[in-house]
Amino acid sequence: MGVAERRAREKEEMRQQILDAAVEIFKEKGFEKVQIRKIAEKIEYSTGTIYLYFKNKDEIFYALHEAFFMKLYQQLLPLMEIGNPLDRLLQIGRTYINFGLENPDAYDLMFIEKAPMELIENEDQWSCAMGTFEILVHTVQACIDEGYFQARDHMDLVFLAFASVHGMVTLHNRRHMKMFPPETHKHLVNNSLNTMINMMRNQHKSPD
Amino acid sequence: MGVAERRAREKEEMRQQILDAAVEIFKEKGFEKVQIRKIAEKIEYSTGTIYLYFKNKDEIFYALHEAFFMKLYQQLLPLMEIGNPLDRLLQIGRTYINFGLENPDAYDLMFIEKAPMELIENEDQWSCAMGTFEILVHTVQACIDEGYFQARDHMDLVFLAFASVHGMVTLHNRRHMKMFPPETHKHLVNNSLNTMINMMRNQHKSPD
DNA sequence: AACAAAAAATGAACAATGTTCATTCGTTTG
DNA sequence: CAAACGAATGAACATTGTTCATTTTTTGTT
Repeated sequence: MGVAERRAREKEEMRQQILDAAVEIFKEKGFEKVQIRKIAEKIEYSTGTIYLYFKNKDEIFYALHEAFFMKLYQQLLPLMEIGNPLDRLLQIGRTYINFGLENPDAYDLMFIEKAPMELIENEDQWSCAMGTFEILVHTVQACIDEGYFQARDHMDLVFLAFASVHGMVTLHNRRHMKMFPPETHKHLVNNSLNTMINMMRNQHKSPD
Repeated sequence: MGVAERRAREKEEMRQQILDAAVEIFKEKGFEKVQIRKIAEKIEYSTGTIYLYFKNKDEIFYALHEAFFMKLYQQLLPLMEIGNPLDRLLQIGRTYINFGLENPDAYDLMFIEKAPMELIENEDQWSCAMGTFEILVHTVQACIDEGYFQARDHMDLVFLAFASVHGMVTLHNRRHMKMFPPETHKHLVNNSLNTMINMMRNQHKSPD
């Protein structure tokens, strides 16, 4: 009685088709152009059909959210090979910032929009983003363990590092850097990571 | 021939009335409840009338944007009395973060939404936000001048400081701190400012 | 193969909301 | 007072997420 199984498979395929269409629109036209009608049109189904596979638009966005985190995760994972934790942290920061600047809409969905986060109840659903986060946590911890940073609670440093790069990317992508001369924007975003990590490194040198 | 003048005055009063209504709705119900129809209802005019005073909704938001910057500016200005620039920077940071956490919708409009920024062409319009920004610039500059920080370009530090607190507030308000244990959120947001400023201060001590 | 039950798909319709515009109303001016 | 002008109106339009009664397709049974 493989009917139920096939049905389940087809359902899954359809969900995937919907998500693929959504991603495509997302990449071509950006966030707000991801409309139920457009998705339906793209996969050649009627509007209402989408709702047989997703409860609402937010659920679709949540799925995209996960896919994008997977992409970031795969960019960051190879960096774990870098032996020196301070170098590693720098590269993680660079990669993160590049990802944010090159995929502004994806970044929005991952780190700015509230909608996808409100669907997250337990940590299982949150696993992929969590993996990404753990890369950062481990690296900061390694920096502390190897004496590069000093910290009472390593989470303080993790949060500070995360908030800083997040702030940089967000200010840039959301066009809130008008107070800085336009020709310096790229430089600022690219170099303040160095500035911060240097600050951390110097902090380490002094107490000994 | 005072008719034209009276007309102009009435027009300005009406604009203000619309903005007041918008602010009121904004504070009571938040960002997305600021709807043209609601504003019209509140001031007891018809929907279309709003468009005789503002080109579109974004123009209203831009005006709110300015008003909120004024509010922040007025909270920050008295801090310029603080003599020690490092203390001053700390207090500015605290005040900024409090403002962001206590007025999340206003903060959104000021620092996250793109719409208001796209109306800004020249620096005159941008003056109030600019004043707020200059408080930060002067303070960081004073920290450098008095030897607390070292920096090739003070704008690097300004940007880093700004991006960091902005990142903290944004992560918090937008509920993107699920990777940190919930009971630590407040602590993280409140204490990483200290962490950062300590990092900066330590950086100063070491080279001498 | 025929037909009933179940599942899937449809698309019209609804609600919300920004925006426009032909029309109405009131004020000003000659 | 009447013409002209500006202000106000609110119906109507466009867009978009969502729902639901109806239709079409698939499945299970005889």
